[in-house]
Amino acid sequence: MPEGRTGQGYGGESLLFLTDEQLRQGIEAMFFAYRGFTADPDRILAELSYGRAHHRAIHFINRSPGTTVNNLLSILGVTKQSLNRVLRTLIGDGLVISKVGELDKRERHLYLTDQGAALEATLSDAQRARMRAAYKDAGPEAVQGFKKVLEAMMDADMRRAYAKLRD
Amino acid sequence: MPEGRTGQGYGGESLLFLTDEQLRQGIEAMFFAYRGFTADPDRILAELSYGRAHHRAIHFINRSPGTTVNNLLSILGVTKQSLNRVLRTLIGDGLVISKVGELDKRERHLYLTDQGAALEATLSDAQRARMRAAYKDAGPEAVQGFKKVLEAMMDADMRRAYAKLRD
DNA sequence: TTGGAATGTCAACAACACTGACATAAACTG
DNA sequence: CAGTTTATGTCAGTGTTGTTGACATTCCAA
Repeated sequence: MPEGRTGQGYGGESLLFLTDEQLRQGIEAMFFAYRGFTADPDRILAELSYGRAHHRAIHFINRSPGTTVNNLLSILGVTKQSLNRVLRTLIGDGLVISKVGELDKRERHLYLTDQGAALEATLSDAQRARMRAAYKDAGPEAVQGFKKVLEAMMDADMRRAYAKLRD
Repeated sequence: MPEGRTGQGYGGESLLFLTDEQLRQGIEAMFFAYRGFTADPDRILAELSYGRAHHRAIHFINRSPGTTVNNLLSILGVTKQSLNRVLRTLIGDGLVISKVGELDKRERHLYLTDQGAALEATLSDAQRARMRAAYKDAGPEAVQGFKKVLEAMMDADMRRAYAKLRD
């Protein structure tokens, strides 16, 4: 692959910003920003000897109370064994409760306990604080672009999951 | 913490977009997008039984040929033991070479071999292809905003490292 | 009633991070 | 020159998070 410009000869504006160098800057920006994105919750979680997997589970259970294990599985994109290990510790520690489904008794519906909701709020506050500062720095138009690019970067099924959460 | 609007009563536009709900959407967008961001290289790496850590090392060695171990360490934000494990396999597999420094013989300067550069190109092409598509979808102004928000989201030292790479 | 789906569990394993301890060589400092 | 610091590498141990594979249970649905 040759260096320099990408694409197959678009006219106009594309040539001004779709260079490999510009793309690489975007890649590195994602890398460094994601570190910042997770840094604050990570610090809180480390003190409780939890990890990011616990955070993700707590986040999406809070977001969709009563969600099933299977649903959570498809959102998180991990194996049931992996998720189950995390859920077991959260249930054991009294942060999450699992209720047998009424319609379908095979399903387990997941809810945060008060204690779980408290941890979720703590983690969420920390992460939102950084997000809020970044949004404020960058301005409203930048935020629109930020979301637009992120959404375009997702896999199709992730975009669907993301959209579903916005209902 | 109460739900709804955040901040301490900014006037004007802030109130229109800095709600907890908007922030949460940004958080989830980051989560899902990062999965897409790493998905393509991950698939290639898995076939070679390498991981993301190898990718990151290869990326930044390619970016700054001759960089020292210590420099790489501070960019990647991992321990030397962790990095060393990865470098050892890459050197052993003939993708990276380590040269003793001329001025300071304690330092090891890292370079990609032809084989290493080839893998870097393969990984980079895959990741850039997705990035390019996302940029194209979202448009040039969105890309500006995207970068602006990501940069604002970084820790100060990461922002410095990021800026340094752009020289 | 049988097949399959949803869930959970156990075991083994790998990648990747961590800490702590220690070794070596080179460079710096007083 | 002696002592300290720096850069690097290595060994051992540990933890989180992910993976496969195998198997049991429950229960809906054809």
